[in-house]
Amino acid sequence: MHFLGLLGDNFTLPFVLKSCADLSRVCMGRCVHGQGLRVGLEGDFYVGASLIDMYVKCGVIGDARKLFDKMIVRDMASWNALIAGYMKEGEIGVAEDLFERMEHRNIVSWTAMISGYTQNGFAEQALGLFDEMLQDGSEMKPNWVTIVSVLPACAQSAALERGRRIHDFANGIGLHLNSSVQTALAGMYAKCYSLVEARCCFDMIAQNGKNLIAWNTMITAYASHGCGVEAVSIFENMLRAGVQPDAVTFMGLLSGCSHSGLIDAGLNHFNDMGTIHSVEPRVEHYACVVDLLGRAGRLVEAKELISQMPMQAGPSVWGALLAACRSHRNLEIAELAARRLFVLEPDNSGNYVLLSNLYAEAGMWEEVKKLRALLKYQGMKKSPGCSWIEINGKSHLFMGADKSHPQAKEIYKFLEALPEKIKMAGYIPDTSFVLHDISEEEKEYNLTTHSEKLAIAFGLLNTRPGVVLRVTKNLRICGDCHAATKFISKIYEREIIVRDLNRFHCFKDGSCSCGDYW
DNA sequence: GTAGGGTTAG
Repeated sequence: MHFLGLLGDNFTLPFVLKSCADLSRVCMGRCVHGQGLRVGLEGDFYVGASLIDMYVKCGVIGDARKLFDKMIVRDMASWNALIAGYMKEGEIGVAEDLFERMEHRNIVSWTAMISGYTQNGFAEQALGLFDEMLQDGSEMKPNWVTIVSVLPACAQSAALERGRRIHDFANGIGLHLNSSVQTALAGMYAKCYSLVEARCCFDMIAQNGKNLIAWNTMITAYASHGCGVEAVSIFENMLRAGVQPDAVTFMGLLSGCSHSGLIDAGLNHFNDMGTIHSVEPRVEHYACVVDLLGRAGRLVEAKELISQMPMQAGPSVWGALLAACRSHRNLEIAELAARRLFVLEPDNSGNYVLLSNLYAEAGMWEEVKKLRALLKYQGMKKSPGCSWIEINGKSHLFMGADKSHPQAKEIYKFLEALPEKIKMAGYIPDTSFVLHDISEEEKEYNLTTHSEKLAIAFGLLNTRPGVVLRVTKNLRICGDCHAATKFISKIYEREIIVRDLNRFHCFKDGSCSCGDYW
């Protein structure tokens, strides 16, 4: 068009800029910017907002801001684009400031703030703003994008009741046939423990309306709940429906196979990725397969796979190998993996702890001492563990050794009596998870104060018999807590579901859905 | 015609 001497007008430029934004072609974007100035379009609202959006999506927020500050008249789209840009960069404060300063806000402004909060992990703020938006007298009308933006906040904080209310609300505004909303709902229910409700939402989507993201959501949902067979089967449905899988699909599929011990199926799908489906395996896929082999105890094969990787093995790959060495007590390969990890991620204390645990089990106290000294010297701390539980729609949070809860006294009394009770059923405290130079008794006491135990105790004390407990932890569940919870589920006849950083553990009648295979 | 969106391991 340019070649033919046609300049383009205020209608042409926004489309070109949108393409620049989608392709991150900032040089081309700047060209179009210059072109706009030459033909006197700098005052056009659409061109202005599109330029800001282009700079934001190309990752040069500074340029977006410069332009914004230079503009004499700005419409809401420019403000909204800039707010979204700052949220994308994690500059929450700046985004909040802009939002406050806006004279008029529309639903896009509110939605940009809400999604910005959820994408930065500020679930409380997202839910708070959603409520504020709906306060009496407000004329804001949430639409499907708003709903899709707020649901991940429920998922993050495992707020099932809250999610159900938003589900009702979405139905109330006629969104029950919106496939993006149903996909977001499925993801929310899956992360809030309710696989059945997740499946219901997925099934609400018409067969020909199920896109890649919908399928990925359901595959990942099954995988995280340890339902590998279902994950594989839904993957096959996806292929039958003619939807091309992508890298995310295989992350779900491979981790599902891994968590369920479907070794051969996992390896076959991994081999088919590039050849049949044209999805080239990435580092994270290799990490999944290392995990898959590692869990099965095939550590040598896992090591060999790493050496054959077509790209550099990252921390995730060596981390999976080290974790597998911990469960299968292979010191030799563990040392190899740990050496690489100490270089690749020197600040990750978890790696030092894992190796130290292995040394401790092997009785190699000199090595344990050296590692602990190193940890101390580098001033590293384990990131603080916390767990929370939702009861009657209210969330209760516990840090490790937390005594701040109003019912703390009762909870600690319960937990102090607990070991004797479950020891009779066969529980043996595993103090290798305690990383302090203290006596065995102190270590055992230390175990009883883990945040997940506090949350479970609180749940048992505050719900009627038979009620399912749902506990969420910000880290991986501790091995001793895992063992203890199995006994608790039997003795107190309770189903207890723990969502940790990696997956769901459903404790029932003395065993866990992960089959101790985590 | 512009701005806000759901899926990703250990």
